[in-house]
Amino acid sequence: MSVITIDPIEKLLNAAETGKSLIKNRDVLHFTYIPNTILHRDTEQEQVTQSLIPILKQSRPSNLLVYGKPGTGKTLVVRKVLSKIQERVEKSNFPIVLVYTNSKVETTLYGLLVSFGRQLGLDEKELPPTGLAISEVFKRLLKLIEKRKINVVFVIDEIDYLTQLVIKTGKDILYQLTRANERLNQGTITLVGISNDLTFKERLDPRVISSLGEEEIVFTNYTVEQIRKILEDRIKNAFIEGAVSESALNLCSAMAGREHGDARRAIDLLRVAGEMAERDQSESVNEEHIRNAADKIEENKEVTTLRSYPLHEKLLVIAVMKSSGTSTGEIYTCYKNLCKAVGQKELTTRRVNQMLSDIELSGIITGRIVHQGIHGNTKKFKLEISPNMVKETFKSDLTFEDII
DNA sequence: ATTCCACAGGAAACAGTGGTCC
DNA sequence: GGACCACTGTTTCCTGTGGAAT
Repeated sequence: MSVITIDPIEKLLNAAETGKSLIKNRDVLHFTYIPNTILHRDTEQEQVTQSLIPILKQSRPSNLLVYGKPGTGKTLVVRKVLSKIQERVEKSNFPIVLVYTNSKVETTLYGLLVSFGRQLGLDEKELPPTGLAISEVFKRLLKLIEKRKINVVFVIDEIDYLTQLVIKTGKDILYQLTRANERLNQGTITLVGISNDLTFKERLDPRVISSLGEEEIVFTNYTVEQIRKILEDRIKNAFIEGAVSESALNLCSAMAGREHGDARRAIDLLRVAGEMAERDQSESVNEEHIRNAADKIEENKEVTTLRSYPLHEKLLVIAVMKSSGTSTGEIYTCYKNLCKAVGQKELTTRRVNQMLSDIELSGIITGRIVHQGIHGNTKKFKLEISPNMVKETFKSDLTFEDII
């Protein structure tokens, strides 16, 4: 009797070749894909255009702050409006240059300014990637703007991260940027800040608030109905006809709309569900695919987070897993033993506490402060994901071979 | 009312790295 | 080649916390 085994890779490849393809254009299933209308943000497009229109008249527009939760289309709208304005003035002798940066990606003040400089055309020789004083980098940027007589629009996405950096380092780049026009004889600088956090302004220097917040626009969350329209639009362009059932569309918009009003996540959910349906060789995307996709996205997020941790954070996750529900002191003891087992020098309790708090922010573990009277206060940590997931994620790492 | 415990967490200092400038 | 700079990761020092025990 012969045993027939099916190679899983073979099975998937066959399915891909012979199975029915539900998705005809994968690019449309990404948030950044720009259809004719930007995610039903007509009012906001008008507001942004209105506040930036002075550029067309060759004068510096008011600095602008744009607020809104993630996935509300803020960045897309700002970029689209600015590139339209840019097209208009391209051939004039007072052109605008769009410079975009994300403070979450550029994690240092220096990096942020260098990113500006690169986009303005400064090469490594004119603006080295490190080694200069921040004031020197700033001086070089202004010199270039003056020399080329340009209107520069600095778009700073996630500007709330920049304010954190400013507070941390005590170097007020924002203040200098908002006052830079006073130092420029030719050329101008306009700031457009984009933020997910409506309260971040409270942490700013009042002098910065007055010049940075000259104009403010708030992007409200999408409603379930708006998300449904956005998804309908994408489905029409991305899937073959009839590939997404009405009930799946309803569920997808309801889940995304009710939870967060985030179009980015709604589109992502649809994409993953579509891919799952294709893999199953299903005739269409149904409600079950949407639910499974939601679970998968959640799971992927946790695995990616675990993988991204440096060695000592990984050891701490394992320590919490091994002594789940116990106090910081016990976790520290367990962590020290793990360090010994893998031949690493342990870090101090202070640093370990800090790391535990960082890990807690990601939701992988949770901590609860417990007051024990004369036995002092402690924080009890608990693993929030399944121990299996931790083991599976770390098992390929030889370092942890003997401890998990 | 006071003392005590076992931490939490802020602030500052320090070490090390990788760079520029003069 | 030495002074200077930005930055990261870490340590050291210190103050605050709050309920049980005294």
